[in-house]
Amino acid sequence: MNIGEASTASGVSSKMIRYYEQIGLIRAAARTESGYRVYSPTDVETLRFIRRARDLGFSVEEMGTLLALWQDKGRESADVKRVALQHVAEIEKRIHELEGMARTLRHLAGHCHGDDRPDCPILDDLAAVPEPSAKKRPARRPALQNGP
Amino acid sequence: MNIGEASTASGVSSKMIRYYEQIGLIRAAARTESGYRVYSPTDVETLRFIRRARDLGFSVEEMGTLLALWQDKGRESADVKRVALQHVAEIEKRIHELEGMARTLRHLAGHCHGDDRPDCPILDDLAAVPEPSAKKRPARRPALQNGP
DNA sequence: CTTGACCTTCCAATGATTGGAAGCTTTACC
DNA sequence: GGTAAAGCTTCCAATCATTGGAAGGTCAAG
Repeated sequence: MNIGEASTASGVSSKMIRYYEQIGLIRAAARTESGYRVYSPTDVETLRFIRRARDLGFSVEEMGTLLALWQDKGRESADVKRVALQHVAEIEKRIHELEGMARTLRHLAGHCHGDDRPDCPILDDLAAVPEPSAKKRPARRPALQNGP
Repeated sequence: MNIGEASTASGVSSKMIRYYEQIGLIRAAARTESGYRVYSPTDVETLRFIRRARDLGFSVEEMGTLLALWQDKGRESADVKRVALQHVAEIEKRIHELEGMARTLRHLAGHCHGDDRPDCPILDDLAAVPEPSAKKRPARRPALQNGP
């Protein structure tokens, strides 16, 4: 099985297979006499594992960890679970960031006429000078902004 | 006002200010005799605009569009609103992707003992061979996966 | 035996940002 | 005035995952 077939069978592009080999995520493939890479069904299985992990948003580094655990028959499932849940936490953090952005933008767009007049609260907000820190009583919510 | 002060005042790093100048997002700053960049309050205002747009997840290209609209006193607010809402749509798309990943991972982790035993549904799922296409009746939902 | 599809390596680009090196300028202090 | 530190300049490189292309070798079908 050459790299093109392995690519089709696994859903990982040939380019990425070579890249994963280069950075050491997967072992160097066997070669034919003429230098073509050769893949076994087991190799394809590994590539498919990578494909699925990638689709779940794992980084190359995390995929390396998961691959090692997968191939370690004496692993503790707690280790796998920890990697997965930590990744979930990262994803949720990102979701919250994005939700904050979307909320702010929807709010601003909701107050924008969206017609041929130039007045636009969206631009006004983007251009606004953030208040130094507080006026008399500090506002309970410091306005529409996202955290650090 | 030199680049460091402009950076502090706007919240955009000196590195990024030079970069934005280089790629043409902002006009080249004036210079002192000795070559130092000089920024006016108006320039800082522009940088702050950029900073806020960036915090809302706009790309450099989108920031260019927004900046042009901002500086065009004859703009139509509909144009601004369209850019904002299109960005909201992109953000929401990304949120849905991430939510799909998180849902899958939470589901898998929920079935993982997470102890010292090696059995782990997370790894099992990552290693699973996707069914060729269907068995008898095609499944209504083709399993846990994300689109192309 | 030619053609086209496939493989090889190597280099470059993406997007936004950060880091560092080498060298000049300004500021502060003695 | 001298010196040291901090800050500025440009240029180049790295990040992360992926794609694109060029130049050249190999395999299959016709």
